Amino acid sequence: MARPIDHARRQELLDGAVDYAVAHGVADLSLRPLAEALGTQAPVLLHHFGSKEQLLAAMLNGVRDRLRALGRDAEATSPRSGLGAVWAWASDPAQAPFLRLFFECYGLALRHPDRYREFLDAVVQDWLDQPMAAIDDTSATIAIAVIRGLLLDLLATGDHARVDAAMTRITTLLRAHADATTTPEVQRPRH
Amino acid sequence: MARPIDHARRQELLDGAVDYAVAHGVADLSLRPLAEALGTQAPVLLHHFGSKEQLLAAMLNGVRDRLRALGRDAEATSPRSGLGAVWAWASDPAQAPFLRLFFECYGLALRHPDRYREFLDAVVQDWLDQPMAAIDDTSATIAIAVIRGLLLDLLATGDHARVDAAMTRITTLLRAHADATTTPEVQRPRH
DNA sequence: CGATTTCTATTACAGTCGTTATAGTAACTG
DNA sequence: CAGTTACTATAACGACTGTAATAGAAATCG
Repeated sequence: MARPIDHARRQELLDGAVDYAVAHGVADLSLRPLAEALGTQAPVLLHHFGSKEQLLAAMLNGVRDRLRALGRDAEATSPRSGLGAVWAWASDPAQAPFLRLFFECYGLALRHPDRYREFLDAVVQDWLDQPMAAIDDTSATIAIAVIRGLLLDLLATGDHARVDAAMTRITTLLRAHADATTTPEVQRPRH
Repeated sequence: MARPIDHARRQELLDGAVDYAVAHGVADLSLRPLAEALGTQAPVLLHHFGSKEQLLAAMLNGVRDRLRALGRDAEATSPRSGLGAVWAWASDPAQAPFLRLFFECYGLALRHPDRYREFLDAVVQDWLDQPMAAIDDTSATIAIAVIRGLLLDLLATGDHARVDAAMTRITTLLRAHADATTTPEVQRPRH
């Protein structure tokens, strides 16, 4: 054995590739412009990732990891709880470029589920595993769907007012339902 | 003037192109394979659509039109009402290939909002215009988001049981809220 | 019919694609 | 220091890309 494999270098390239994808998308990614943006050459990328397809798979996993980390931060730092915390972060215009990339990756993964199975398996499971103020899988499933559905709307229309109003109402409904079911003695208040 | 423009031919090619996209996706679309599948040649497509970009824009609009028409049919034919009707149609595995294409187009349009503005402008507005058993924009926004969010989940995980459970619960919550607000005299039942 | 315009088909072009081969440099082990 | 392996750089290859040029067939008009 000589010269150990430089995992840090690979990670550095991968992070840079994800940054590049945030700006330029992932659908029509090309190795040469990407390599140039990273200050290297296409064969170097192939050396580290094997092929363009494997690089893309790694990038999609990178996007998933970044989203998961951001979601955790949002929950930890926001004064609001659960769904509201995630929404407060996600609906920030500053996150739009990354979220656009996320949905682009989602579509790509749905098209090639064999290539990007890791992404697909984690894209929902990651959030079911997280507590996120949702007790059961049904509540978590609803929360994930609402956030992603409203984000798709917001990214397409930019209509913050309408989408925020929807988020406010659905949050109220879900909270009322949670209060009613988690504390059964007040589910039907006596009168 | 001689030989009038054959709009029917263009539409025929466009429909075929959308069918092709349902099967092969739209991200790495190539003119020659598409033309061959349509029994023609790449220059013919360019003659009718001007460029690949314009063809793609037309295809995205075709996808939007097809989805809108399918949604109307679902509402008209299903015994269930509103949200339930749309979900009953959309969660049918037979629709999965087309819905995958829809989300792929969504991602593409978000990446290039200038090119595909028509698609983006309509992708939400089409459903706000439709009654869909939702009175106000807020309710409609929620309905659209829930369906699309749950569809993303379903397409990625295939977990019908969990997603259907979420749909059932959210439908119940929304119906209860609608009943409470549309008939104010029973919003707080006397006792 | 003759003129005109659209549609179809063939060929070709310049550019870019992912990938490979090759050589050289850097970093570790014994 | 010698040997071995990973990394980087350059050049090149064949395949494929969107598109243009061109010519012929089809269809409608005066």
